[in-house]
Amino acid sequence: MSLSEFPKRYNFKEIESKWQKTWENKHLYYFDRKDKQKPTYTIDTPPPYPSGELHVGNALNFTYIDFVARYKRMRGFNVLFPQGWDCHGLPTEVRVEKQTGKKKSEFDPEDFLRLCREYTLKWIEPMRIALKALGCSIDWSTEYRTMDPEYWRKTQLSFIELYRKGLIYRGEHPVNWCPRCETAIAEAEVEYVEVNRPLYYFKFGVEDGSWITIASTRPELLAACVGVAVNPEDERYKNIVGKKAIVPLYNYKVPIIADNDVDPEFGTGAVMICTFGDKTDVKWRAKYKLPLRIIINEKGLMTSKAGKELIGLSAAQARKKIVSILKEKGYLVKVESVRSSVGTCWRCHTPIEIIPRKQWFLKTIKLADKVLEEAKKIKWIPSYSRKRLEDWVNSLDWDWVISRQRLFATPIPVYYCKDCGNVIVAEPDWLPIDPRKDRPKIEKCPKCGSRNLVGETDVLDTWMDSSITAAVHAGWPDKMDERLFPADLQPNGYDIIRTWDYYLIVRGIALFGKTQFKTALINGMVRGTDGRMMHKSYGNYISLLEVLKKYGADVFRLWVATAAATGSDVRFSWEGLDYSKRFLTKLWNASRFIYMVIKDYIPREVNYKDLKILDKWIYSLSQRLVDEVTRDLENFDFMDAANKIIDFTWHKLCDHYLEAIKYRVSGNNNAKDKEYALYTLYKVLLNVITLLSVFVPHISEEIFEKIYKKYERIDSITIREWPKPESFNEEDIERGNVIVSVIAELRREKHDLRIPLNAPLQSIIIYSPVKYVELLNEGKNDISGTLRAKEVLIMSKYGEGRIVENYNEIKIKIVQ
RNA sequence: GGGCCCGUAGUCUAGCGGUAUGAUGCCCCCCUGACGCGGGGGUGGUCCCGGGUUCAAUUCCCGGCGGGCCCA
Repeated sequence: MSLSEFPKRYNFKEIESKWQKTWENKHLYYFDRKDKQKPTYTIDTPPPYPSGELHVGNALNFTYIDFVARYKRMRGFNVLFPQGWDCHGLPTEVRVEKQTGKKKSEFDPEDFLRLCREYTLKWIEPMRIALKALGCSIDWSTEYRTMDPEYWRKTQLSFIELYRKGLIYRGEHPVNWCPRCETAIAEAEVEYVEVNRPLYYFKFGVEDGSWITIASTRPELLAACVGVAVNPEDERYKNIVGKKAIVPLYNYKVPIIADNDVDPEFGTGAVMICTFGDKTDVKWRAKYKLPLRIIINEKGLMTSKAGKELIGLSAAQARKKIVSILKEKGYLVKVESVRSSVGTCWRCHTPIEIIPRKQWFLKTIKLADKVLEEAKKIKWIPSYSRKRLEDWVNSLDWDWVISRQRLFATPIPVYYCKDCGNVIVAEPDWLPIDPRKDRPKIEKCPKCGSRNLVGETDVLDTWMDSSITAAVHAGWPDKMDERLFPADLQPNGYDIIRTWDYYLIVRGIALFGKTQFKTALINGMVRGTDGRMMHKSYGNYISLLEVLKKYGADVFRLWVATAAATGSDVRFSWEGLDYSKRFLTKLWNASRFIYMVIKDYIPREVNYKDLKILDKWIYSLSQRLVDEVTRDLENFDFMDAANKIIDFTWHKLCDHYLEAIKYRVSGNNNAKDKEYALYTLYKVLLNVITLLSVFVPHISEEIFEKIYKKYERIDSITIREWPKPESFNEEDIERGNVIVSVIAELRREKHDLRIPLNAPLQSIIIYSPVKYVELLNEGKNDISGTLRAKEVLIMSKYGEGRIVENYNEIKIKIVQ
């Protein structure tokens, strides 16, 4: 028998790329737009940001998506698994600046944008290759980039529609501002870091001649002070509430107000209200109708309003300076160290300022209740993920700033009349449009007739692009396919629930009156082998390409499935990968063995009831497996599903069944016995690789090709119909368990007697209660065949012997 | 400061109202008809601590402690 057709070693490098190419060339995973029969299943694939490298975290996300896509496809769904790239954003601008060594402001904007696009294309390429190498069953005909004008058009159209619905407005409101990037940023982009910093105590005079000491970490904002706040319950200050305090150095009067938000335990229990030191200041300023005193400009430098000593200084420099002046003039009381958190820009880590500026906003605050309502209709996996979204929504107190003062982004489709100030929002048929360089499609201001029109230079927040993906995938706005919307699945990590999930829901409500997805599948984070988050700076970073090179996609995918429960963090483990690899080797070798014995077998239907006792056992177990794995996958429980398949294959099929039928399939044995064994092998292995193809499609396909292709009329095992969870026969499983247990005990006994397992035995004696005798007789040949015993004596009486595990009443004995 | 998650053999991981799953590690044995990337056996746990509910808690409740994440 030649084995050349089934090599001893499984060469994943050749085989995986071979199948990846085949699947792609056959368009095997393309969504069938013409099919109106099959139910659809849509995945709102989160388009990755083109960083140049697909990291293990992306891979985890995509692997989960692919499990679902493959499973649903086999369950008969017409699956849409699209792929896009979320291109815009500050990180690219920063990287282009780094690569060229020039600041954005030194470029002609057109040149700078061209470079951003070029680099983005360059960075997409390796990520696309990595996704393909992972074996993701993506429909590559859908690929899109948010930086393409065609996508701009959609983002801009959504802007216009929302504006027309009255959900977008332009207004002056304090926003989080990064002085380094010189742009507004959303609350979601502010990263708070805990630091120790000095807390300065200094005196304010009170108009009644007394003094009040306040504590502040930001004395440089003294000139922005518009009030002093104390807690209304605070006895120390009861008599001065309502009076005026005098701002030191600047000598103007501000009211002393009482507010419950003041923590009497902090500092002296008296704080200054500045416009603006933090978000509480914004709240108080509105609540008490305090004036505005802006002393920091857009570059983060002190303006003339801060006084001539401070003008032009950075906040940090100004702080030093003013502290020395306060000290000199005797206002400074003391300095303490305090642990507090500072808001920083999530990209460049510069401390943010809060400054008011004309910006565009989406009215998210008034949509909050609707968001909470829609979130309840979504199925969250794991269920507690919804809580994270709810907490986030409840914590928001400002509308979403959607304008940015950046370059590489979708332009805001708006013009202004310089003469009358009229705001001219583009018409849908003007799109895509870049008001930074394109002339408006009208000559004159419709309001005053002036020709003096200028384009908006601000651009849109990147989340404005990426929070309409589900609608875009469904064909919005031109070819909207209602079957695809809302998307069935929204998969992402728990770190971006507050951004991706939240923005998708809010945009869905604003634009379409409903959420954009039905199920949120939340994955955990990938940690390094040391248990910490995987970061290049921690030195625990592992490159996906290295993993794929060493182990291949199937090993990685199976490890992902078994590494942790869905939603939990995954700790990277080379041992875990080794375990997956060992299983696949086992599967390959078992298949090779089956191939050898099955090679010349032509499958023919056999009636289940004719099968031998162990055939029925493994067959029924495999049906039970289908039933369990199906249930697990319906619940997105990948770990349980994969572990059950592994356990069945390794420890039921290989350890017990294959060993017990070797005597039947080799040599000159009873032809029927052999045929039933071959039939069972054929069916059971086919079942196993069908289920496994969700997790390890490449090796499953290769085994299918070698053993089944000529008989099963399908292109690929990965699109084979999912086995129907048949009812399985519990009684046959139980009967088989008795024989398997007896064989296993006898093998242990043989081993303990130091008899090689392939050595012949004279005789085996089994003492058993009457209730098992008939059954044992049915399995007698399996026992003798597997143990190589000349005779097996089954005695329905008491005798001394080794107790069979799980069947204490049965005893066995080997006689040499 | 708030919310959420987690705390199970040396390590990692399931599970669960009746003292526990699997992997890995370690020790011993076997070389058998696909597989030594194999097979068999063993070692190893007060299931973080303290209360409560219960006939019974590792599992449910409360309070600590420790870790993580998100947020203020």
